[in-house]
Amino acid sequence: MKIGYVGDSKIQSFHSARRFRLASYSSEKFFEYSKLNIEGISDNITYSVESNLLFYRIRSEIIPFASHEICNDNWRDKFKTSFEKIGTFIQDKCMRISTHPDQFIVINSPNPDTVKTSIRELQYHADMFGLLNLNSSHKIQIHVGGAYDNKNESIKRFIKTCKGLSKEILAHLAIENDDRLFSVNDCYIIYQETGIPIIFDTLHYAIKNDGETLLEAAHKSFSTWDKEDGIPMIDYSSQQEGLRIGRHSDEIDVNQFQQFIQLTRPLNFDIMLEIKDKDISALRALPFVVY
DNA sequence: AGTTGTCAAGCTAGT
DNA sequence: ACTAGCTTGACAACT
Repeated sequence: MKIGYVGDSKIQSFHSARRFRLASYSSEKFFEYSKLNIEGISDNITYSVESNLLFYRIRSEIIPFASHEICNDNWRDKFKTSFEKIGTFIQDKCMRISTHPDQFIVINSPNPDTVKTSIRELQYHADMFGLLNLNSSHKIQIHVGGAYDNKNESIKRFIKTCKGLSKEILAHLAIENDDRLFSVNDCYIIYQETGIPIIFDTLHYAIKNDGETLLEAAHKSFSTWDKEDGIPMIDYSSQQEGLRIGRHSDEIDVNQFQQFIQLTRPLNFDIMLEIKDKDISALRALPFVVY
């Protein structure tokens, strides 16, 4: 069981998501920022290992505009060695890595242009895993997408698009239950047709479920992970008291976390914390994580 | 130097 | 018809 955080440590001052405006794009800037961001990932990963946080999510902005058509700069060759080095370190230390393309990546959209740009972004993530030389236990995590007033058709479109994805993308792809449209059960339909495993999101489950218990939902999600996918991943976060439903909490509620770990005691999984203060909460949760 | 506005991209739900 | 929010930061433009 591993635990980790997203992006940049809140304790250390590392930066892996320096960005610039599309309007000011230049090859020089592109390579400069990419290099700094890759160094930022390296810093975060080294620090994470030292802190016993062995799960880490790389932000999508590492290579700025990597999947945008403006980018004709060959970052893959340029940073091959840097990625190899980081990838070797990750494997030596038995770390687990995920990425999470953001809300613009919608592969079940009825708009073919949206699907096309989404696939480009997925390929960028897959290429990064390729350069890191990481196997299919390291995941690219996405949502199912929109419902477009017809969930069944939207699920079918997702499945259809999946069948056309590259094997590099499919090796790493995972779907997450969301908080408004697609529950664990909905994701399971996609799993049955595609074999894509489900990342169980605890907060989303609490907001959107089909009446099953947390343990039932967790079991169902975990059953979709086969040997190549590795130990199931979950996203853990809790509701910020008094704010809009779905709002992630600023810091972890350690008692609640401990209860969750006890409740799920027979199960094994890796935990990605989606909590605003990142490694601060991860380090507070770490003593309760079972090895 | 510090503060505020804006950023490649989509979608839903609420006004 | 329009927009806040998703999650969130960090750059760019302003005071």
